[in-house]
Amino acid sequence: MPQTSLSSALFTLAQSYRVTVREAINANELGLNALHVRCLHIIAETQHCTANDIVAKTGRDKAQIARLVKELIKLELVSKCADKNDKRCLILSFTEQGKTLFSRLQIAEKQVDSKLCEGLTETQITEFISTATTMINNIKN
Amino acid sequence: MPQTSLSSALFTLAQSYRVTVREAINANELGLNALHVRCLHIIAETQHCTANDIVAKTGRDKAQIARLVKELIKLELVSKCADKNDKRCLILSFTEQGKTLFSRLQIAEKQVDSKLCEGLTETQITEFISTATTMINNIKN
DNA sequence: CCCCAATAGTTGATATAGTCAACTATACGC
DNA sequence: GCGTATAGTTGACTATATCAACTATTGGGG
Repeated sequence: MPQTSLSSALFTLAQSYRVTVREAINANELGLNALHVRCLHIIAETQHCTANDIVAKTGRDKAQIARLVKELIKLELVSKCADKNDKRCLILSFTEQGKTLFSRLQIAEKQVDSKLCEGLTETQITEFISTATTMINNIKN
Repeated sequence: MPQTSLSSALFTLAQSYRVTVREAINANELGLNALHVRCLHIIAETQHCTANDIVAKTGRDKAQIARLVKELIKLELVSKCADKNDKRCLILSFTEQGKTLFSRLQIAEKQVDSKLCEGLTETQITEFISTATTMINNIKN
């Protein structure tokens, strides 16, 4: 390739990344995809997490998230339970199985991440994330 | 968001980028998507461009590219013509309409790019692309 | 207290994107 | 000429994403 353009780098990276994660996940675990994994992360890091929180944090369509969550529940990784103060809100939390799988997932992800970052310094990675974040904010809505 | 992880930054960026490009394209042009656009770029920058070149440069499935090219031809942006030395190779080139649209596209893209890069220095962008390229190579196959 | 706009989530239908495998046609080495 | 490699096409399928309509609940104003 000659001088790679920004858009082409982005596009290629996103695609390769998705494929790699999927392979890693498929190889190690049951049928989870990259978005499932993101959902699990969000559930893990958000106390009192609702489907809406996931929609907000991922920027996806709520229909997509609803179905995704449904799958996680079917897989018995996550359970939902109505908030007693607001029955519209269904709070998502890990089952025991979910917790177990999540910690295995974190290990698998670390492997992908470290492969991704081979030959890069801490600084380069930090700056990469920071630039990416700026870009995300630039085009946010 | 707290400390954004690499994977989440990547994933979000790719998603937002796709949405933004699509909006820009949809707004300005007929039904072209980001991959169509990449194809057009490759056709533009590759002399004697074949479908296979596009497959090689994008890393997509050749079936996908075949259909994409078919659409571009249907839209009368691109035409194909067998290489006289090797009739298996179908060389892709712009039609007049294609040339016109491509230059309009370049303008639209510049707008997206510059929006994306607001507040970033040349150096940051260069390093971003270079880091991304390293990552792509790290997970290539 | 009841109505209503707003909010959380669900569902159906559909569109878009990506993948796999089988197939045709041509080319090239021997 | 024959077998194998290459370029491209097609069908069938799966995965992802999007839109719009719908239910259930909530909280506020009359």
